[in-house]
Amino acid sequence: MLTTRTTWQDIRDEVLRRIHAREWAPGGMIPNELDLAREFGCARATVNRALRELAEAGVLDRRRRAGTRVALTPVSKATLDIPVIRKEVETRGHTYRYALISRHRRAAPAPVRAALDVRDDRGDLHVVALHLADGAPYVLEDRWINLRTVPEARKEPFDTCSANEWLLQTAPYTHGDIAFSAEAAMADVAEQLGTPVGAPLFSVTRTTWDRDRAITTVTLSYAPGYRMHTTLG
Amino acid sequence: MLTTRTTWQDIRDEVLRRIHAREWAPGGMIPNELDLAREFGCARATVNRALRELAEAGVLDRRRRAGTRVALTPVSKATLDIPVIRKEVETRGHTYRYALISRHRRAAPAPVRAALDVRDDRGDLHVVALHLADGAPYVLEDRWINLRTVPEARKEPFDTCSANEWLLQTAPYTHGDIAFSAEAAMADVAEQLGTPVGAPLFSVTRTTWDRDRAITTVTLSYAPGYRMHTTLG
DNA sequence: ATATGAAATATGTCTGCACATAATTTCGAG
DNA sequence: CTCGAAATTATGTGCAGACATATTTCATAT
Repeated sequence: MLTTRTTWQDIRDEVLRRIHAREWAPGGMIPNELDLAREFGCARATVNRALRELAEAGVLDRRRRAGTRVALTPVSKATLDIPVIRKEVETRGHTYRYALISRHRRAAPAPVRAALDVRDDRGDLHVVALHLADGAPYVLEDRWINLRTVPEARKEPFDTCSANEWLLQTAPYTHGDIAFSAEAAMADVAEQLGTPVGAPLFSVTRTTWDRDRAITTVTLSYAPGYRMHTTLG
Repeated sequence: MLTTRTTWQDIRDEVLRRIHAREWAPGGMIPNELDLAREFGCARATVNRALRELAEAGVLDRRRRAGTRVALTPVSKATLDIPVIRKEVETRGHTYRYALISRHRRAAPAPVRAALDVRDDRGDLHVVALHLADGAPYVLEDRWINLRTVPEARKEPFDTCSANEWLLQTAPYTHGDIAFSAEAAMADVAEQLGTPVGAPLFSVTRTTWDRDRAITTVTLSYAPGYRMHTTLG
């Protein structure tokens, strides 16, 4: 009888089972890699791969020399995909349309200047646009582009290709931050989205950087009813 | 001169640099692992580790036999930590307090029954509770617990330990799903949170499972001003 | 008692090799 | 020419061994 070789997934699943069955208690130590490798009859590298995966998922806490323990508070990690808006709409099976609303060079207000790390007032590019799904407003994009970092944006009309996509192609970012909140629709946003003033809107604010240079900061206001969905575990 | 050994992080960084510098165009193929290993003077396993990491991050698309290419639409992946609410409050430097509002066994409404995959109407446990930060309402928890999966909950008063934490300790989940949205405050929620009716509330709905058995479904309504924050890249 | 440095130990990672698996390409049978 | 089998090939993963690194422990010197 030749059993198939044990894979790191097998080990991951068995470790999860033991945690789940309380054979290994939360906060408690688990055997070291070498012992587990002996028990499962595989190489230490295979155990390492399994435990590393679980540590990344927040199920285990690992520290050199100190060993591996079951996480006391299993902080779940949900991974959100942040796709280009066009893709997002098309994935949901709708027809995508883009409409530029305004594009002006002007001095940004103080909070935006802070986010973009802009100290002078030579002006930046303010682009407002609407993304539509099956003809209905889907999300309003209110964006400021840092012209010191992306001077090419000066020549770009943004009338057919959204800044959302243009920037990804032209000025990819190294890192960024993103915040989600619920906001009451302001008059101008409400008008563009065709909703009453004060309607609760799911809102995403994102700032991206190319190393130490801020590229852009954008606020997306989704039409009422929008739900951002993902899975756990 | 003895240079230090090349690590998978070195390779990951160099690959990122080339993508970023457009040496490898979006959608284009990159050399295979063996060639890269030769170029960097390291083992193929090291290159594999680096490329696998980047594929998980959404920067590369990899397919057996077909090779590795730079992702055409670099779907950013933001990882959200979903901590226990007490931890969340304490991490923000506030004092945490918990207050049970109601706890009843009753038949769940249809949408909840659907989420919990409950077909009979023998009743489930409905727990409403408020989590406070520095004495101010932070988030309202409206939860249904499936008593077929977690019968122990029948005996649990939930007056000092929140269902949020009790369930994590008692009935850990294997997977779940989670949705984020903006909702207008209903009268009862508004009263508990001390906000006007109709105020935009950041809302999280989560359902968790133990294998094929639904454990619980919960809606968290955050007090106005709440922002969920994370980083990209 | 306390500071300091050495030993011990668990995880982290690299190497070189082998085989597994999926997807494409090639090629032969009909 | 079409269909399906077989060869090809890039990634996916396992193994054994080695060294690297972070931390703890413990013995030693002050």
